[in-house]
Amino acid sequence: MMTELDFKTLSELLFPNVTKAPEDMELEYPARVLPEGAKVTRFAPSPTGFVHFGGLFPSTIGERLAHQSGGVFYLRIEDTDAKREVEGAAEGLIKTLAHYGIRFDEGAVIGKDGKIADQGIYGPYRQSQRGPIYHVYAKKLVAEGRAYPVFTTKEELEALNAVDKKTEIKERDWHEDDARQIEKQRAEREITLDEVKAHLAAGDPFVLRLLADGDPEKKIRFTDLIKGNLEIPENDEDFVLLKSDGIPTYHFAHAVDDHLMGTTHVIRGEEWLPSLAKHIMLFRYLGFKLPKYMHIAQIMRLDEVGNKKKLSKRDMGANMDDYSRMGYAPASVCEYVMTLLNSNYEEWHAQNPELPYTDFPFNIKKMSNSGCLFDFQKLNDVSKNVLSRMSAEEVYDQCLEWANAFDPDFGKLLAADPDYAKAIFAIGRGGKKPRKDLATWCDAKPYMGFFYDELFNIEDAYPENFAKADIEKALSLFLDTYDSADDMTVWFDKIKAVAEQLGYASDMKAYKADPAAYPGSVADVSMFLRVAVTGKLNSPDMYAVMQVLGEDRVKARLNRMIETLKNA
RNA sequence: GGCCCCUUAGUCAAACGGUUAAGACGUCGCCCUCUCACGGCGAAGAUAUGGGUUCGAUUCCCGUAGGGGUCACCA
Repeated sequence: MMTELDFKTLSELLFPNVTKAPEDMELEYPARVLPEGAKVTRFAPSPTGFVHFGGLFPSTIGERLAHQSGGVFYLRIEDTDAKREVEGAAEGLIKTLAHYGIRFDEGAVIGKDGKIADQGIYGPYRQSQRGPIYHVYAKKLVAEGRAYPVFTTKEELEALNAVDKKTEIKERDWHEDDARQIEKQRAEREITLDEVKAHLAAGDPFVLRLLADGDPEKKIRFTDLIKGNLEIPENDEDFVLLKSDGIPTYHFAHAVDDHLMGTTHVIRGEEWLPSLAKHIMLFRYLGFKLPKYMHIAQIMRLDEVGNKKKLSKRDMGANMDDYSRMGYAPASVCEYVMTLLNSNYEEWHAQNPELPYTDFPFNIKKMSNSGCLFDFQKLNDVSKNVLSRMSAEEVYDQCLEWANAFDPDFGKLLAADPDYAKAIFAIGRGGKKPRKDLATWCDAKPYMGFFYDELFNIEDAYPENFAKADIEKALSLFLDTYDSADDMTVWFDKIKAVAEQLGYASDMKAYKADPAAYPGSVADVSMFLRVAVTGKLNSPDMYAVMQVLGEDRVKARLNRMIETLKNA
């Protein structure tokens, strides 16, 4: 057994270069001066890939809570695992978050040279650059007998890194394994100063483990801001604080960083709940005040069998960058997220249609404690509403931006005549009951392509129950009287006149009362025109379409169809 | 397997012990209508299950089942 003096000696042996004490750190990172009730939150991703849809939840919540309360929202990069780090991922994360309107007050930012830089006085904001800070606290824990080293040889370490942990956990024999772990932990705790000296002299790497004093039979009562009152077993696992490369694990970095950076609310996924006891223990050992925690439920998807599964990286809809490619406007995604976060959001929005979502009083208590299924249908509905509220100008700008990135040919068409494109987007827009044709920018081309001669073609055939001669005659008659200067009433009266000349019903009520009395109706005449002019059986209002197309295009298309019918 | 979390229609969800158990998306029907979209009206559809506590339970407690998460020198 080591004495108190031995602990002190051990701490010097392990961390000879650490000269600072925790008190020094407190001076370097003073408590934040903020108004009463201000929340300090952070988003702390590891740079291992793209922003995940699930990642948008904690970041949105953190942003809302901080900015709604006059607090601070910062970005910390948790790059403690060099093996998994992906080149350029941090930059990508920052850009994607910015795209969705997630704005940070401090933390890691993209500097002028395009590389990650720090902004704020609580940095560095990349954990890989905070090594010396963690070591100060590691040394303290060792000196107090609350942490101890476990040495391995380099060969053993390589063997350890070679095993596939995920598979190992799945195929584990829990009974045997648990017993073995306890025994191993007990033995490792008994290391002597002489052994430590020998290992250090041999240059053996070590990990630092916490000496856990918890009893899993005892429960900790804990209140999570989302999950409510929880009872979790105390921690008795001597978990790793510092890895053999001297870099901390998540647990240790979380405690040190969130303390020094003054985080008041930790927002993270519920997959962290099982390690909460470790964190509570660490904060206690380190003498830190425990922040408030919000463990949010995971976003789920359905697997092949119909069971819910955590939405994971490979799933459709997981990568936020996919939403850009699919043509979703950032505002659509943000509003969808808000509806999932606080289900009264839609109601609020209906009452405050003019206000941006950032004015919505976000409420922690309204958050669901069970995981929801990702629903594209709902997203599309939200998105249709969002896009239908935009001005033709906005729609044009965003659609053009999307097209330039993902459909350059279409982008060129849009850019060639902005006024024309905006006139198309303006059809059925702006009133109390706007059209909702677009859920994504991908929908734009199929919806409006016929306005462009380059994309126009006859997609739908005329129904076979109409005589080709009737159709041809209708088109010709209309062509004879068509004048793009006509107002809508005159225009429609002319169509009615065509119907009458064909012997078709010009009054829909009369036609519906006795459909058998007529070979067709004015609706059919409109349909004849519609197919000739738009190539489709369905389109927005024909008058508006013709007005935007212009007289030349309309006449050319009518003539073309007449020719086609003659030759058929 | 241990531990933890979760459970109201197909989906997201209201209902601080007393309601004919809201609303939205989706589905279906009708209306409006030159088609489509929009809009309006309507329909079907839920408290997982078994016990308690209570005058009364979706709501509180216990069990069961189902689902999810976690048990790394990953976060």
